[in-house]
Amino acid sequence: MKYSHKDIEKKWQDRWDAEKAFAATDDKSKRKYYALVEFPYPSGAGLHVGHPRPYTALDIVSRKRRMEGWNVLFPMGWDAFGLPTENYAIKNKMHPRKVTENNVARFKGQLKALGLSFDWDREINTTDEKYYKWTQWIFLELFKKGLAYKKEMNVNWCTSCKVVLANEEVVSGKCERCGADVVRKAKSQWMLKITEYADRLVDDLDTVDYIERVKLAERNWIGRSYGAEVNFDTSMGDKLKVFTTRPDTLYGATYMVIAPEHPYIEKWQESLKNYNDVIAYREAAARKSDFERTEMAKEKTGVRLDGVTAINPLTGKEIPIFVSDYVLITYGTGAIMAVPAHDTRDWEFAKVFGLPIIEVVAGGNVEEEAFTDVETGIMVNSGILNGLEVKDAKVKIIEHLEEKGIGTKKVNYKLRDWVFSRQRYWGEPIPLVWCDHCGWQPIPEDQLPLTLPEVDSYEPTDNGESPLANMTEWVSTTCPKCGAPAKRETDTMPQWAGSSWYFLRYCDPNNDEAFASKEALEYWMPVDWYNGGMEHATLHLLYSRFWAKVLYDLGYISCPEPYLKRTSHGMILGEDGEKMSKSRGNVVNPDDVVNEFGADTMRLYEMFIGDFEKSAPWSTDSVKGCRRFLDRFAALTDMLVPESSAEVEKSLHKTIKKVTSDIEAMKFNTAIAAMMSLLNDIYKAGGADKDTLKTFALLLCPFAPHIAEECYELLGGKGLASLAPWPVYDEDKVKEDSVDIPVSVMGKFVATVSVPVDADEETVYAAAVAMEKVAQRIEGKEVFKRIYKAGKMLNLLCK
RNA sequence: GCGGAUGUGAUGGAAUUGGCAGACAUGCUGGUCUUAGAAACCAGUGCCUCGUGCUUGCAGGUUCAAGUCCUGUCAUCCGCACCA
Repeated sequence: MKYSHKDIEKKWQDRWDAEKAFAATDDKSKRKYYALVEFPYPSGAGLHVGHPRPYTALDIVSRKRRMEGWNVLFPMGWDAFGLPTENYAIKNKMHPRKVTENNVARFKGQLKALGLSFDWDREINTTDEKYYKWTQWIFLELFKKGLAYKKEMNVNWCTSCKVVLANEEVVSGKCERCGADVVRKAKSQWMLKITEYADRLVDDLDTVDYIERVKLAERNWIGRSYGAEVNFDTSMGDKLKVFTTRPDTLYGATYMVIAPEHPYIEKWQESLKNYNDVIAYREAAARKSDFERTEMAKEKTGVRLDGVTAINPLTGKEIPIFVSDYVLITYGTGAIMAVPAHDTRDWEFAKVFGLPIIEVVAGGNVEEEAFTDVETGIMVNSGILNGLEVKDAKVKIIEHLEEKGIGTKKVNYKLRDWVFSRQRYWGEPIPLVWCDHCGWQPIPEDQLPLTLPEVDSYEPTDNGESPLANMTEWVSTTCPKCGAPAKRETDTMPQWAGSSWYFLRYCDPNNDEAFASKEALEYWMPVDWYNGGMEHATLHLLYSRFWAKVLYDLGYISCPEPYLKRTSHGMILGEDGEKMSKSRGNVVNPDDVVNEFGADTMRLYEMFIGDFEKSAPWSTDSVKGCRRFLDRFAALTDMLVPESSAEVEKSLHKTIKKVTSDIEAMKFNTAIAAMMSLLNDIYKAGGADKDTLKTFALLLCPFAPHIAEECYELLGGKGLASLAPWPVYDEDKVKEDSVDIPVSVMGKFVATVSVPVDADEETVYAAAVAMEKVAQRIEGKEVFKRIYKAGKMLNLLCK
């Protein structure tokens, strides 16, 4: 058969559609498999060659599962709320809904052209009212559970987007999206208490099968640390509370530091002789962007609070208090005890200000640098702790502090609560109403969805309010509780909202009574395999796990973890090895590849490019190689012989074995290499019989489904190859009769010897020394030791 | 600075986890076919001083045996940003 991709791709895509070949059925007697890829943000640029990589990978897994007889759910949808669409709409004076529609249509066409086996009947769109009704509903559940609260806080304010950004969206003091400067601004924001779930988000990682670097990223992001809170007496009578992970070093605390934003500065204003200096320092710190603050980190700065001192509760000594920006108001209590002998930052600060450095853990030279080792040190100069190891000292000191009422055991996290408000139009309206009498009230469930009103301008107001704030008739409403005049919240939700639960909606996407039926959730959840970008490990993945846990606590779903398995793909770089970007001019358009070489070639190439988890540069030459393989594969139908040779048959069964296991291990590249080898073997043998070729087509089907279907049909295969049973290999046919064993003399490889598979050591040895090359090497020497690993190698040691 | 990853032919990458380094593919060379080119097919292709030689960023070590384990070191990429 001559392979013309344009002729066959449309044909099979239409047939799959017509037969609903990939629809997940409601047959609950069948074992289910839920494979999930991150749904894309349908940007105006269209599909990027990076998109198909993870999609094809899980498409291969899904297709194999179907052929193995599983009921497979492999859905797709659109994460379509978001800033770029809104910005584009503003610029081009279009409605964001229209922009979204256009982009979705384009994306969908591109995905369909790739022959991905998504169940399009379950397509969802986060901007669909029927969808975001439930995003709002879940938000209200969080609100009612006390997990949503409004807080006046310093937020990251993008000077260009005029929008509040989450910490995660700020990169080096710049806006992640537009690159403009980010400044701090006080604003009242909706927050979600993700910190309340911090422990479970860490601990439950032990129950799931995520690749290790994802778990690590989440653990670091949550940043749980164990320690103690300790109260220090001050000359003002107030207690100054600090958090420390090293309560064992308390005897060595020679000064204290509070963050520039610490409220005690105001409180103690009257007694501070240098109040003006302190305030000047605070203002300087506030003016610095995060980026500058970090750059300045090389030299510690600060101001001593003149007129106030603290007391070390164990030594009873009076110690000074400083204000310095190396202490953060957002972590712990915003104040620290400084132990310069055993903390690098404190040490640096102490050197600048000439403060005493008292060694309390022996083992280093604290005059040279801080000794921070907690494994080897022994406590000294530490009263009741002297002679103990650090870990024992920690236990003892906490007991002591609690006994005396000075301090308590305490766990702290780096994770902060989730800033959930955006002052933008293109997002889910937050379904809350402010009543002067009743406070924030949820709108009744029967009024959901609270839809986005039509506005004239999508631009945020200059003062940073959402464009919805200008819609007075929409904003004015009545209190659902008391009926008095009230005002709607005008902020919208962040893009992360819709994607925090979309995997639940796929289970039952058209349900109007619930976000999904209990039965559907029971059957399909949890997701069996979820693949997505590494960049989402700390954001989307964490957020969606959090929402799932809340819904679990409320009894709506029965799995505490939504995803059983999580993997991550590497990026596809430009041909020059750099990240693909318009400015570099190294962008490859998937449409061009599909047009010129076909979808099967595109799929095959993206899987063959290298280790799935690693990034890899694009190579047009290698694309041709994959196309060549498919051309040669198609030509096999003209190379039919009545019966395959024994070599071909063995090669076939080895390939079945290899491809079957490689797909499970995400080693798609070597699976394809194995099929290429099989093809080479068949060419060498001059052809193969019909059954061999049909089986080959089925093996190739998950990778290159269009050509596989076409060849399968041509060879007389019944029904769709995509739904035919997955090939099974015959153990006997994979077995080798003989095996080549490498023989070394004194650890140096000399030759291989061919022996029967079941040969014992004596036989192998006899065969080995019978070989001339080996005999030469050991001639005149005594073999004093033989190292033999059955079927693996033989090494002769002689003298 | 801290954390993570990576380093193998001209190139992308393999290597059953300690046992023949370089599978598969690209590129290149030669051949067949062709007026010529492309395509296709066939053969070859790690390096050199051609040996009982050398070779997995570099330097050591463990081992009968190291791309794989250990120590040190260099380079590149990514993430985080003083988390007490």
